[in-house]
Amino acid sequence: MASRLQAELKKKKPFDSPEQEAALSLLRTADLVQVRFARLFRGHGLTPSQYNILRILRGEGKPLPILEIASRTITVVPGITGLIDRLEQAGFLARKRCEKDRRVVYVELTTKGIRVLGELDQPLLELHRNMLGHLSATELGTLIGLLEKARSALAEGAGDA
Amino acid sequence: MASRLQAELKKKKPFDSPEQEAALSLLRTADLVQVRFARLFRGHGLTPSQYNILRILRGEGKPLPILEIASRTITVVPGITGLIDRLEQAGFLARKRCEKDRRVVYVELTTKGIRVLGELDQPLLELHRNMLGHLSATELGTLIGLLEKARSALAEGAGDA
DNA sequence: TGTAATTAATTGACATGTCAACTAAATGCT
DNA sequence: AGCATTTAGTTGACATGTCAATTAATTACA
Repeated sequence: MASRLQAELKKKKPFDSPEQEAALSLLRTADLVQVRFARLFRGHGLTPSQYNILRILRGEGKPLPILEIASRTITVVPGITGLIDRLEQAGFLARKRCEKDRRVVYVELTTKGIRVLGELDQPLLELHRNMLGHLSATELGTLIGLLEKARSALAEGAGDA
Repeated sequence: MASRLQAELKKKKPFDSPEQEAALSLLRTADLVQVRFARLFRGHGLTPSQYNILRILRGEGKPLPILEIASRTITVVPGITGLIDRLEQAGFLARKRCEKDRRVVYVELTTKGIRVLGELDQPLLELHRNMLGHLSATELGTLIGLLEKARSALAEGAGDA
């Protein structure tokens, strides 16, 4: 039997290799997960990237420089500027220039930002259960382990031939 | 010991649940894979989405209507138009309006499109090996199976409470 | 036949990601 | 002091993804 992913993608030919099937399966699954997150966040006026920034700030518990935030996200530095712009515009956070080093811009959650994060905590827990709750604890552990092993060859620059 | 992903993300608190760790791990890994693909394609003047469209056309072996292409990609319908625009502009494919039903636009690979696909076949095989070749056949099979199981709860509309 | 509903595709508006180039402030070094 | 380098962040250009709305052609059916 041809693989299910092959059918999902209406792909005519089978996969060239198990590696290819795994990579495409990974991208496809991640996209479906991403769509679910986006749907939830949109209901609260946020995009996934925006939520991620607010979550990082809450996790830290204090204002962070813009580049420090960038280093903890996938987003590349120039993308952060517009992201922060829109979050500030919407009142979820505020910029504060550092007095000691006037190149640095700190970003701080507002009350509104803290509130929207709180509103999302419970729905997010439920969404996670909803998406992956049908996998057993063992399966989740195996999946996490395999993904970690996959990433070990994907780290920045690894294997750049 | 805290999880490695937690360290990778400089995350202060542990994950709320195994489901959360698995979901974030999935997104992170997929992003790294995507970046590698993008790097390869860029060297040939293509983006991942553009390559994907060319690949679909080659797999089919004949011209396809635009909406048929859209249905085989993640890309939402309106996004396809611009994508096809740029591919046509670059000479990789051509539009042909259907004579029977003048609403339909067929898209067909050009010689140049076929050539660039050919140039990428070998490097892609190598990239796949490079990215996931350190996983055993058993591990790849397990990963593919778990991702498939994950997708079963993520299918369009599934679990929309 | 003629009008409503459907279908294929495009357009426009906006968020994001990515690159290259830039500004401004701080540091290093002579 | 004075000039080169580095660092923090922004800007501009372009590709993509997403939504809502639109155009154009076809189909359904009263």
